[in-house]
Amino acid sequence: MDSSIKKKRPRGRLSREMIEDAAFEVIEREGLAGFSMRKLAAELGCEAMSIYHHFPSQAHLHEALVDRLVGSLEMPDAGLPWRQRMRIAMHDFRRIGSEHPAFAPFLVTYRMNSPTCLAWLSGILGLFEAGGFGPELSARLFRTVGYYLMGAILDETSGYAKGPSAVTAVSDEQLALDFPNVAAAGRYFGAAEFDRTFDLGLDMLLDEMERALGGANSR
Amino acid sequence: MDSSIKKKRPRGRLSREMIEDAAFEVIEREGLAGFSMRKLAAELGCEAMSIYHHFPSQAHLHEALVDRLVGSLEMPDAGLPWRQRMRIAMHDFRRIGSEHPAFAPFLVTYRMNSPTCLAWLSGILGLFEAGGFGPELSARLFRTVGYYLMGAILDETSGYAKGPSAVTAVSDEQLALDFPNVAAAGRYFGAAEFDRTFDLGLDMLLDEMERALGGANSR
DNA sequence: AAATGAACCTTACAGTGTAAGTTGTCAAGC
DNA sequence: GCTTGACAACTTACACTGTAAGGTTCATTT
Repeated sequence: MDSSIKKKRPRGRLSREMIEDAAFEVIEREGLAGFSMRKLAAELGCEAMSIYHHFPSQAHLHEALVDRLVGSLEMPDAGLPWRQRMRIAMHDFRRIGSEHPAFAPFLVTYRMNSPTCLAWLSGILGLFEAGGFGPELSARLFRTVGYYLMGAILDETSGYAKGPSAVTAVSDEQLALDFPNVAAAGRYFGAAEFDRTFDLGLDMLLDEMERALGGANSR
Repeated sequence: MDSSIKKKRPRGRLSREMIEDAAFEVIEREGLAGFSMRKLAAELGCEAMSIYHHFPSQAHLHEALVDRLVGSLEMPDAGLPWRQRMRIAMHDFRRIGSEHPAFAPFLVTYRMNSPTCLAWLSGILGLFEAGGFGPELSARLFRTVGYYLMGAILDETSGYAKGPSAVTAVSDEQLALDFPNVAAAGRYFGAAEFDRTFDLGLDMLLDEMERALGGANSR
């Protein structure tokens, strides 16, 4: 008898969508580094090479995953005030990161050149422009909030709060002795504080942007 | 005759420092993904396993590289005004990233739990505290500028400006047709604009922080 | 000179991405 | 029903990875 764990599956049943779904599962279960075509195949109940019939390489597959996530985003209702739209768009992107924490580092490191990603990028730029910023400021402010957003996702999914790294660890007692202010700050570095901290920084940036926008009429 | 490329090298000449130096070179030449213990050994003129005598694993080696970079940072002169010290500290960290662009993604993804990194972290927290912020705000604002800093390093070293990703690319003509605002913004996304854009965002954050600090006496 | 122990090398293994070639399966036309 | 063709899936193979285990060489101390 076949003691293989793989489930039997008829041929001709693989699709890009199925593969992507399984890839998300394997990545979240095994971690981004633990992901492999063979493990993905096992999850799908097929052989590794079958996947190459649908994706020419692992890199293509990973980029398809980014497209899948970014493509699921839609621009906030144009009827809402500028600041609210920006807040929603930022929270939306942050959400697709936190929903796939193991994949998030790839998401934020990925160069967004696919049509899907460019469309999202274009939408956000348009949001700045609709808010009243010129092309240059729109571009630079997009970068500014983008930097903040990417850094936040990175930290929230794989940063300090996720525990010590694999190799060198400092015990809590030692930490409290050597770096008491870090130990104290740790209270605010945990996952429970992510939302509040994220909003604090985001609101600081949006405040400053609104100030730049309506300098004349807000004072 | 031995056609091997390896340089002959006397025994007993390997050291952690030498290995780290060579690792930085290999990583920048081959990329982070292209790095391997065997390539590093070739660079050093030794065998792969010899390296394990100085570092128990590749992960330990990579973390040592982070420590090396972060350990090279020193806190800005305490005599300077708060804002200037913060600016310098941020620019210092950004610099170690841009000096090792291929390694930067690891640097910003790394969980900073080593004593060296905790010392730096503690220094920055202390900077906030010295500026007049309480423990909670110090912690949260540290995260805020940290997010921004990490995102900036990530983008500047491996983001949009580094050209299309390996697989899906959109031609410049197509980009101009489909997403004219992105094409226009690209002008401000290049490496030549990194400094200005970084300072714009950093100054926005610092402005807002100073506002929070000296609300009473600055108005 | 002998011994000791660190520093380095050799070999080996399980796992990786994927190129190349082969087989199974199902639908269309006879 | 049978044949044919196309293509999805599998098999095999290769070059490469990190690193465990064990063997060798050399510098230093005695």
